[in-house]
Amino acid sequence: MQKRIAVTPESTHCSTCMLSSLCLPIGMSPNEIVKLDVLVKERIRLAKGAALFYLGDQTDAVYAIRSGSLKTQLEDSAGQVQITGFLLPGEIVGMDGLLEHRQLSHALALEDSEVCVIRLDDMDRLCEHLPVLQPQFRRLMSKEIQRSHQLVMSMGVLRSEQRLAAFLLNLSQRLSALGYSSTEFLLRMSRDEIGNYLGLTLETVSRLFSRFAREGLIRIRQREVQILDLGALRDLAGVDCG
Amino acid sequence: MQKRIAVTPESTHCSTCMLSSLCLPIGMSPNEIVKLDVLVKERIRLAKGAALFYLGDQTDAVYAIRSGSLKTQLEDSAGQVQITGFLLPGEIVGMDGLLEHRQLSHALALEDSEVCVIRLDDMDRLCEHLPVLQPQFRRLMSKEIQRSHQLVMSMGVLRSEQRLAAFLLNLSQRLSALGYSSTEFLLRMSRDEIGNYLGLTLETVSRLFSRFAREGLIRIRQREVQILDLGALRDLAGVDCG
DNA sequence: CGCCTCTTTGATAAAAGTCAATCAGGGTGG
DNA sequence: CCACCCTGATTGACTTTTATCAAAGAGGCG
Repeated sequence: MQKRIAVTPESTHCSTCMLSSLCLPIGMSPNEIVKLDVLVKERIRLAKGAALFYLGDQTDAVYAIRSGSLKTQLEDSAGQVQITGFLLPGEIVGMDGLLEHRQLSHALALEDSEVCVIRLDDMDRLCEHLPVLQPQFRRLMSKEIQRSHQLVMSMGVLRSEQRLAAFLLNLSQRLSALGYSSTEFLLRMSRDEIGNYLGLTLETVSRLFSRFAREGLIRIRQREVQILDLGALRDLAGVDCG
Repeated sequence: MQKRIAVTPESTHCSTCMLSSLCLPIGMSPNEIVKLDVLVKERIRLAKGAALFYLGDQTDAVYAIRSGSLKTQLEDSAGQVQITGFLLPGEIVGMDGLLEHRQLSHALALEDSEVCVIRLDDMDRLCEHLPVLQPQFRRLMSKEIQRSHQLVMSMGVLRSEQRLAAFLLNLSQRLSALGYSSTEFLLRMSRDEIGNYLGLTLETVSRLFSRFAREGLIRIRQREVQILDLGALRDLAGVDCG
């Protein structure tokens, strides 16, 4: 289910990767990005449903998603699960595990996916020749804090319909940044997973999708979503709260 | 309300600070900590209610709390507020603002407080002579991600009574790490603020406190809390979820 | 002492959860 | 190739939880 692949000279590197404008190299100059090329020595291919890592795993790396999508979820001792994120290409997974060099969440592939392995000690070594990398990585961690805070805000102040609207808008915006349609896409996660992520039940999510469709905001057929009225969805969500 | 104080040679430094076992230097060796001493050149004193920073403020620093306590809160364009954390001495504030060098939350003092200013470019320079600092700071950011994820989990899966119990336990545990009593303490925040943080209303919080008291779990008089039955509180909270 | 803010408590309402039944699709094996 | 099964989704009826509205009480600060 998990297959490690060595990166060879003829493989794609950061400098030739389509995602360089979104991923770790975001905002770096071309000759800085070339220096990044040595960083990723390995990739991991994941089949749908496979784990990139489990809670408790020893770790000294983070992972940049190259293709596909993942979810991360916490699990407490009673087995209760909370999904904390759905990750798309160009996004970084595993930054919550750096405290004790031990993963605090599970990361599971929502579809066949591939990630780039970024070892932290390699990164620290590279920082000496590429000082811009240090603040860069800090920014990415800061972004992760933000993402999580936004989710807290969403759960704390929004009603169910607003949360789901905000969720759709957030997905739409991120997919559009990747060059996909912002109005038509496929949900890679189940109603149950969406509900868990937003602090709702799967029934509530299902009902809301049906209602949004009835009201002409979206069209939905299984996991295919088409956003018909972006403005109305924005009004409903109340602007922010990614 | 906000008073900046230069750190002089005779001031307390990291190496002589009581909090060194909890704060930025956590886990460092004494001679590493001595090297940290040059990092903090300035402190800020805050009166109760004063802001350390506001959303939108330009920033290139993070802040270590030396005394007192702060809250951080997001605010959306409609003015809706979500408190994302209550911070105690030894904890770091402002790590969510590193993405755009611009604060994304407000930080307000819950009581008279003092914070140490840690400029990021100073830190980057110091990293050359103190390589352990880099992973150290990453760990602290990772911890912040974790804190936020725990809050998400709390809001997503716990019922109101469990959230409040978990909140009390978390405070208790952090205060005890600071050397204060784990069973008797003063809440520095209002019912409203607790409710906002946990995604509840102030009335719900108040009712739950009354109920906990009626059931013999705690004693509460205004903001003075005494935990009478830690075990029962833990059972109620369902173990984790900080 | 009095005002103002914070807190408590009660009555009622709304939101979302639970339980349950049915339905739709996709994949598998006969 | 089709029937069947299994998972995921929808929808309905009902319950529970928590929010809202409202009024009164307690403390602290000027």
